[in-house]
Amino acid sequence: MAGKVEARRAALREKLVELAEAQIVAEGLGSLKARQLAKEAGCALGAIYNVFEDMTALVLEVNGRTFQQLGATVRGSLEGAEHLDPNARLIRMSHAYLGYAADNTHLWRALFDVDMSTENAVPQWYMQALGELFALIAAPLAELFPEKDRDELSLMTRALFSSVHGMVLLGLQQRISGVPRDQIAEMISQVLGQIGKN
Amino acid sequence: MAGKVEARRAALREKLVELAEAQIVAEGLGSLKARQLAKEAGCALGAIYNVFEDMTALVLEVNGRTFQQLGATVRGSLEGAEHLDPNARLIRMSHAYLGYAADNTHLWRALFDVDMSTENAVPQWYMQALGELFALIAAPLAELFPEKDRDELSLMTRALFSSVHGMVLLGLQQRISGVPRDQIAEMISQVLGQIGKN
DNA sequence: CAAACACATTGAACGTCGTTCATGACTACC
DNA sequence: GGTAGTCATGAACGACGTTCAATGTGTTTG
Repeated sequence: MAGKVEARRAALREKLVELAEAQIVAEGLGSLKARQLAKEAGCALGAIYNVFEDMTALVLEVNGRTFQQLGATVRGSLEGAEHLDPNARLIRMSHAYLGYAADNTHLWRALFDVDMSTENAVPQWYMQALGELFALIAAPLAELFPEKDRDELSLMTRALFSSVHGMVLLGLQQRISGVPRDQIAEMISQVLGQIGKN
Repeated sequence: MAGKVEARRAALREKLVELAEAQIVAEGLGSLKARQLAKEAGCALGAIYNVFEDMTALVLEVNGRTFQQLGATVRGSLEGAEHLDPNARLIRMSHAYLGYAADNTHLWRALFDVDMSTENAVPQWYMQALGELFALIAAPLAELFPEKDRDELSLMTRALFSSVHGMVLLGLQQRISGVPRDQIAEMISQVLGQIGKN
């Protein structure tokens, strides 16, 4: 009967992550409460802390899954698009990013809204997943700007990612500059369409 | 002796806004606490709620000032730059936006981090101040794209603002894509430099 | 000027939050 | 089957924004 405890903990861990994800999907990160979560999982309040360092760690676990999905979505947008010119590929990826964010707004927002102030260590998988995303962007850019060196390409990559992120972020939120999804896509096309033209 | 109460309330209101602003400047929006604020202002905890609907209303007051400063900064960046081509003016404004955000990070972040979920009514001055900012961007764009109609220009304006905002946002925060300020400026120049070229 | 009323101010108390930890229960090993 | 060690439990803690009965002050009237 060895490992009974570990099995139980692993099961609880899994259940908590799934319930937390469901809650974030349904009502956003701000609605995720430890007590409610424990009740839904049928466990004690304190049990959460046997399995996760704190609530932030639990959210980071959810974010890990989200990042996987987001990465897969962006990567998938390139399938069957290898023949397109670099510019069109950039736009496809950006539209995929927009699509994921629009269809999974709460999960996507949790990626950026989670508290990372205290934990000075951003999880390494966070940076790695981001690096993979950046690599997808860098490839078409390298074709567009063959004369640029590694550092210049890296900067351009970050610039474009941040640009698209900004348009999606503000476009999706009512407050600042809320706009229908088609128009966000149009904005992205307009801005990215100019890249590399000279 | 009529109006003694109102004078006191007005003075308290002013003092609270200034203390709140100082606190946000020093340690960010998340560090602003009602009890600490009351202590610093030398008033009762409940006194805050005699003068403001809730803490969010107080923060919105601070944000009002911030928006004024930000607008003035961006507007000021155009002084003596009227002779520059539209593209260069866009870049100047964007660099001014970056400069304000970098020099007043906490105040600037409060503009976007304040809770506006419950209060369905975004203050009208919020939208107005934003509209003025957008107008500054729209002017050079209208020169760059004389063939575009009002709606197209509006979309382009929002697109560029959001792009620049995204680059500044992610560039200034350690987490995602933190980068020295010069490099953020360089990113902006790269992206905006392409606009309107064809 | 004084008295009585209206209203502003107060801070203890409320409900909620994340997190902790003494206690009691259960597992694992002999 | 008994015992030592480990784990789960949920009441309790401190901090938070917010409220409201009680207290104090300003204003008005006789």
